[in-house]
Amino acid sequence: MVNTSKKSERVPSAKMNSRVERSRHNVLTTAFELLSEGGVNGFTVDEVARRSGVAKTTIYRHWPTREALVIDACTRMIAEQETPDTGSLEGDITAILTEIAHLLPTANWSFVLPSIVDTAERNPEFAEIHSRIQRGHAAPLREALQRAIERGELSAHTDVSTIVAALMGPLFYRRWFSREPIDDQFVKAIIKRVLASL
Amino acid sequence: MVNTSKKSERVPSAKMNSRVERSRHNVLTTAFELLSEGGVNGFTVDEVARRSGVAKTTIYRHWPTREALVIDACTRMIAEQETPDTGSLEGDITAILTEIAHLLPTANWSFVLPSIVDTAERNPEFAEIHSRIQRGHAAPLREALQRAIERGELSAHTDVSTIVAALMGPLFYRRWFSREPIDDQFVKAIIKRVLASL
DNA sequence: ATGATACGATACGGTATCGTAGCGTTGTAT
DNA sequence: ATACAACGCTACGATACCGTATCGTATCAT
Repeated sequence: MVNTSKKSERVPSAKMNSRVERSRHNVLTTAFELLSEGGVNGFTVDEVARRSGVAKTTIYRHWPTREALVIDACTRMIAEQETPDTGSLEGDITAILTEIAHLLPTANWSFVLPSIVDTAERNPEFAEIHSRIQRGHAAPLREALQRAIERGELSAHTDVSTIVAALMGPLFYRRWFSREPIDDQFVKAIIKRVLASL
Repeated sequence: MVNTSKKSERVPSAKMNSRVERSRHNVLTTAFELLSEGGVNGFTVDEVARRSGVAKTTIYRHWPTREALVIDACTRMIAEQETPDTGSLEGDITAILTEIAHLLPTANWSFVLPSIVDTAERNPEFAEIHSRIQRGHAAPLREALQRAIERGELSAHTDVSTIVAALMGPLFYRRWFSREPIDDQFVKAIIKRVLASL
């Protein structure tokens, strides 16, 4: 399936691709970095060219427009989080939220997300990306809750969306609105509250 | 105290101020509008001048720089919310959150806030404004909780900050992250959960 | 070797925006 | 009436950015 040029196919070929891929990779890496520092609005193609060493011309040979590059970089920022399986709902939730709590102050995406949220407020393309990122973050929780329902640990009528909001909301709130620290004690307090009410 | 020019004081005077104030008011009104539409980044002095009818020159006679104007506009956006006093904690919380739930999808500040959050991530001046807005939003809740503690309805050791996050977080989460509707049923479910765990 | 493909460097046109200068006009005070 | 303060208009200079054009160079396939 890799089409290793048998006839006179003067096309892709592994080595050619590797050259292309190196450029794309360098550009995207720098794009990440720049996004983390300045958000969507602080992102300029010229700066990416300067930092990455890849000529602006080359960048425009791979991405038709600035926005396409930004979107590409944002898309690849979506963290695919693992869903743990500890056997109990409380165990799963604790593992998931603790992980997120540790990522919130450090992960690159946490610096870019406000920018995406802001842009998404008025730009459908970014609204779509934001939606995907969002689903990615909520997926492990939803899965854990779904499993708990299947195990009979939760009622089949449980409103999963509400619980997700009740669990994720407080963490996000602290990261971007109240800007208070998110320690394990806080995470436990939130989990305890939500579980107690099920 | 109003200095109505008695001698040869060719200065302030009421009418002069009214002319100045009219300009300032027109500019700020337009600035609000523009902020709501395009966020901090979509905000340009030229556009304010165009829409408000106030010459750009005049704008710069009142605000030294674009940023000063944006900050001024943001500052005045801080909604001073009333703290209801229904007598019971549940009543107060319900009133407060219901109000916020109704404002979140409609109020001007809800369209600008992501932009401020984003800017605040890298700009100390906006971090300060964001902090003030934040405190303003949380104040009624904190007050209601404080009163409940004084009434003995809550333990004196109650962690108010955690409860605020548990209540506000889910609402904010739905507005800017999951983008799900925030109906009264949802608000009640959140309140019920939190109150049940006190 | 030779042609094709990707890349780099430079320059450019076009646009948007900030902030200022010059100068005439309108409103206000005495 | 006259002086003064605030305003409006137009035009700038300066800068930053987008996206393209041009041309020469390096890498790869055959």
